[in-house]
Amino acid sequence: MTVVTRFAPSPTGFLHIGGARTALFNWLFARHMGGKYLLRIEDTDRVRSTGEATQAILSGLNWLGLSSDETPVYQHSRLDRHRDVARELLAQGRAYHCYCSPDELQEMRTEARKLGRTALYDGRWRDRDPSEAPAGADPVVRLKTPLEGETVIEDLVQGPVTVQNNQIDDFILLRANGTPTYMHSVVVDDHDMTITHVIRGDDHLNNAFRQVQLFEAMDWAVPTFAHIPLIHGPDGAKLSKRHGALGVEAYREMGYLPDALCNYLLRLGWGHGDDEVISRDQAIGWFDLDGVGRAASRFDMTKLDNLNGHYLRESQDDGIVDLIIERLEGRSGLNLSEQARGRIERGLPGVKARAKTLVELADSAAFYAATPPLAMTAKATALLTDEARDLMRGLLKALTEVDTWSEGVLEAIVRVHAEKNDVKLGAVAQPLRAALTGSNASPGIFEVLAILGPDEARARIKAIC
RNA sequence: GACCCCUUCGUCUAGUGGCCUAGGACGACGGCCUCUCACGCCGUAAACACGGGUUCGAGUCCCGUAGGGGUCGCCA
Repeated sequence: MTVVTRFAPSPTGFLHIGGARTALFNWLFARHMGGKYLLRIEDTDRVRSTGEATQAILSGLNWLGLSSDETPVYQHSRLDRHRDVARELLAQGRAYHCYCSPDELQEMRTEARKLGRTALYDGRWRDRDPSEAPAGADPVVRLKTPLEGETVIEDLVQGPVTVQNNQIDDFILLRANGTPTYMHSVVVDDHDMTITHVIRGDDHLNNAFRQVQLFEAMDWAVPTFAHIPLIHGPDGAKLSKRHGALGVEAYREMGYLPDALCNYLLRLGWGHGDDEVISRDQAIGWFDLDGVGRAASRFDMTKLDNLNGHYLRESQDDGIVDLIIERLEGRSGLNLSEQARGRIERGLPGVKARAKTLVELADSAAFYAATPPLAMTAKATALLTDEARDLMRGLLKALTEVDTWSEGVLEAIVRVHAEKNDVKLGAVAQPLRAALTGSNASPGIFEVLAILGPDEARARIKAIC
């Protein structure tokens, strides 16, 4: 039997970090098993579902490299099928009409809670004659679930979980307006899409017991379940917008690489010995569901930063140089000159070790694209004392006639200049850094000098003298 | 409240009854490298929630307690 997994988000918002991890696990498991990974947009709630949300989810998945193996299924387009199944159940006497008003149900719930019980529908229309139906009321369709016994789910992550059937009420299949509920459409669609493994958030574990009843009522094979723990915020509480509950596009904006984000998400709740940096191919080879932990994990931005920094350093320069230029041009609204682009390209290796995100990378490479006089940070200005300017004037002279403008030659010149003036190398290097970069921190100063080139370097030094 | 699930360093985790004097990673702290900041390298501190069992032996199995989370919609 071929494994078929699916990711089934509802398009009522962006693709958040928890959804991204669910998608990743589904994708990885399918790849690992040589199966298929499908996407289904759960848009049965026509009021809350939006096209923008669908687009955001699709582009987010695409960016992460987790797009579907087949054309996505839009759940609302399967309305007729959902109704047919409900009708079939009705015809077989496995479902029935219920005429309870929302107020009546609300009352039932309050009552149940008062009695210290789970708030469940009490089945009052289960065996009632339809002739007693109130005039003019549209009924919902409810499934007849077993009254006794227990239901066991052999969850691949949580292990065997047992629930008494009296904890499962006759839930609604079709609303009064004839549209299917989530509980109904998931089951019909999972069956029709031949889903073999349902991998999703822990918050659905309780729903799974209801869904099993429906599979069984239809005599359909019940898929294997794997309920993965939720991701919490750093404080252990629900992930809020302040930390991780952002759309993946926000992470893209913040300068994270898709591979780094996937690697981080993979390690959050799953482990493979001491391995930390795991490539996509390794992940496919190693991923398994019983390696998934059972406890919720906290989202830790600093670890993501560290991993992203690692991926940044390992990445091919030509892959990210465009991303940097794009960001720089986006900030200034101007197109970078050929010279500036060239400098950034050559400077990239030196700047990469200093950044954790593409944003930081753009920040620290920006000076290569600047034109004198440079904007100075406060610390850079503090470096440019009168003595320092004297040293720079002298250095400027020493730099006027250089045959080979190379890193090695330049280093020698600067070192000699420091010795001649009887100061430490730092006393020359730091003001020079301020002049050249507008900052007190940068890549190696001889490298910067070499990349800027004679004209630009001299112009920048002159500007502060 | 009822039901279900969870609990190893601050965080992510390794651990499947003796290999645990509990390992790795991030972070923190200290050092080395050094023209700055990083990177890199070396080192230090840091955890089996608690209480009972079972067993020759328990982080690992069982029970209870505490704490945390999830669910209880004509939302998904």
